[in-house]
Amino acid sequence: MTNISSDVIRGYNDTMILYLLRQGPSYGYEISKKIKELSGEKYIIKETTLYSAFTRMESKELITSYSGESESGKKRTYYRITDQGETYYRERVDEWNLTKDVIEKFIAV
Amino acid sequence: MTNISSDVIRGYNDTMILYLLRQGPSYGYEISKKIKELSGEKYIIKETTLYSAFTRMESKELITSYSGESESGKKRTYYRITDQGETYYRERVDEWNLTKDVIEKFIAV
DNA sequence: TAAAATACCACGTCTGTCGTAGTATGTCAA
DNA sequence: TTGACATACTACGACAGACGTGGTATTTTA
Repeated sequence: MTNISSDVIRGYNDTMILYLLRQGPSYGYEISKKIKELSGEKYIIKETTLYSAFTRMESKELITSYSGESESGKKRTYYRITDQGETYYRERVDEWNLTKDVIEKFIAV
Repeated sequence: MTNISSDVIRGYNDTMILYLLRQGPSYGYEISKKIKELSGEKYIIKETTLYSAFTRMESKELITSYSGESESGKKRTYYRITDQGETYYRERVDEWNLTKDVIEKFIAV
């Protein structure tokens, strides 16, 4: 079976995370499950990739974090998208449409 | 204007080069001009990226090289796709179709 | 009561891309 | 004839994102 390589999805992890955060604040474990689910099990983000994406995006001020708790009292770090993150997301969507068209020129029928 | 970032096209440079080599042997400068042309000037591959892709693909035996000359007598290195390169190309096409579907799930309408 | 799920983090490595810079030849216009 | 521009590469080092490995700690479930 063909798998999605990291070089190919690279540059879209941030976009996927932002897409999910646009629906409301969330945290690592939940995001990772949602990516798996939404992609129809076709893409499973690595934990380290996910958490380093959070760090990177927070330093770029695309997201902010705050501490929360699960129902059972476990600590969690929640992330929320910022206005800059919204803008960034929309730019990535535009870029995706452009990139898609370019790549398809090199995909033989 | 939105531009195509290297993180996004990353992983497709090899595929684009192989697509062009499937049409017959070619060399660096020509490949780079064809990529620019076929992409409608939307993507211009960097010289260093191109030549390092050649080296990488040759070591992976996806392409082979041989020396030739231009009409005016200048030396050129030509590249030809191998059977392994053909197979690799088709795998990347499959992967692209998969990846495209996944990413589009995270692109808001 | 042990395994699995939840929830995260540190550290170091790898790979592809790219910036900078350099070599060398051919062509064409002022 | 000279200088700019196109052609055709190559070397070297830096950088960023992804990921492998391994670790901590709590809760839930079989």
